[in-house]
Amino acid sequence: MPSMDELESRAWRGLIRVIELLPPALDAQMQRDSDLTHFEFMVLSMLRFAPDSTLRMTALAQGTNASLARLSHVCSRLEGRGLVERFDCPADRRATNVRLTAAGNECVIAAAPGHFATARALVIDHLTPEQLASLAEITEALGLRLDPENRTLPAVESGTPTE
Amino acid sequence: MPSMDELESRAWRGLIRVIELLPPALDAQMQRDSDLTHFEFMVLSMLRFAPDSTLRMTALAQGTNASLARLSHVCSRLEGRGLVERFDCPADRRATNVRLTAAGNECVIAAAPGHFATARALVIDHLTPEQLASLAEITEALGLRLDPENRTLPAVESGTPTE
DNA sequence: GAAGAATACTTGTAGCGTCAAGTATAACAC
DNA sequence: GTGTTATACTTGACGCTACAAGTATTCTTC
Repeated sequence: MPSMDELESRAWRGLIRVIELLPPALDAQMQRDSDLTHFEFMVLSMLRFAPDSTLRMTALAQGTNASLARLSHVCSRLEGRGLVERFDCPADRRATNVRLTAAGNECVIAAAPGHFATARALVIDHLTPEQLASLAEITEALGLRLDPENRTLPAVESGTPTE
Repeated sequence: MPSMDELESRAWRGLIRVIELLPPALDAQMQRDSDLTHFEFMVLSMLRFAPDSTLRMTALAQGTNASLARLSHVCSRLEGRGLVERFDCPADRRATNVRLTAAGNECVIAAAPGHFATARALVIDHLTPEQLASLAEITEALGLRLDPENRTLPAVESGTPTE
């Protein structure tokens, strides 16, 4: 009989509420201040810290918790705006590499401070260090379960060559 | 200088990860098993427990953490499928009431067990009681901040008449 | 070394959410 | 009681995501 007790119900409703409210809030700030989606910002950020500002599509998808299809569409748009460029991966001709352009680099650097400020204002500043530790622990556990193959974790790993 | 220390960064990345992965997972189960969106399910559930299975659009929007525009579109679709009906509110002729139909009631009752099972499988069963308590506390604090006017909390309150 | 399977994408379509604008009613000011 | 403002939606257009299907490699197995 799958129902919930009071504590479970509170936790669940709270989580759903955050899930419904936080993404629009993040997108709104990004859109307003930098003409980017929060997801686009994550893509650019990921590239920014990758060696040679380059990552394979698969690695980028893992690092941003996204499907390849979604990432592909987003990269097409970013490429159209000149923030990113794609080229075939010499090491594996099925794969394609994505590289941050100079314009993309400027863009993400300009967007970062506002993003961190928002992350603080909406989330971090309202939690005690103990709560932050709990949140980290809890979300890491859930992340593991939501993505059992761990498709998403490694991101900038030593494994997949980009050239 | 808005950067993050290690703990903040872990908590933030974990939260983002959950936010990106959980909604698709919930939608996928609902879609597969009951031909509903997770959001549609929330709408129907809210109505199910309301007096006379009826709620004003505004109250329903608050209870589901959604904008009125979003809710309006969703109700149009649900109405088209015969799961819900809309009628003018006699008490305030600007307002419109939404009522669950018999078909809608059957639909949500059929969908509920699968939903609770999924909530357990993806989230609740992986957390200790202490973690559940933390999660409730944390998400409630964040919810307050994400919706400062508290637009969203009361839901089925004594205030707004539906007839 | 050839067939079959798996990987790494890309693309098209359809559906959902957001934003901006519009309409209708109510509440308030004076 | 009239004009202004606020509330409660609805609608249309546009952008983004998911899903399904398709293509091009690479790997595996015999």
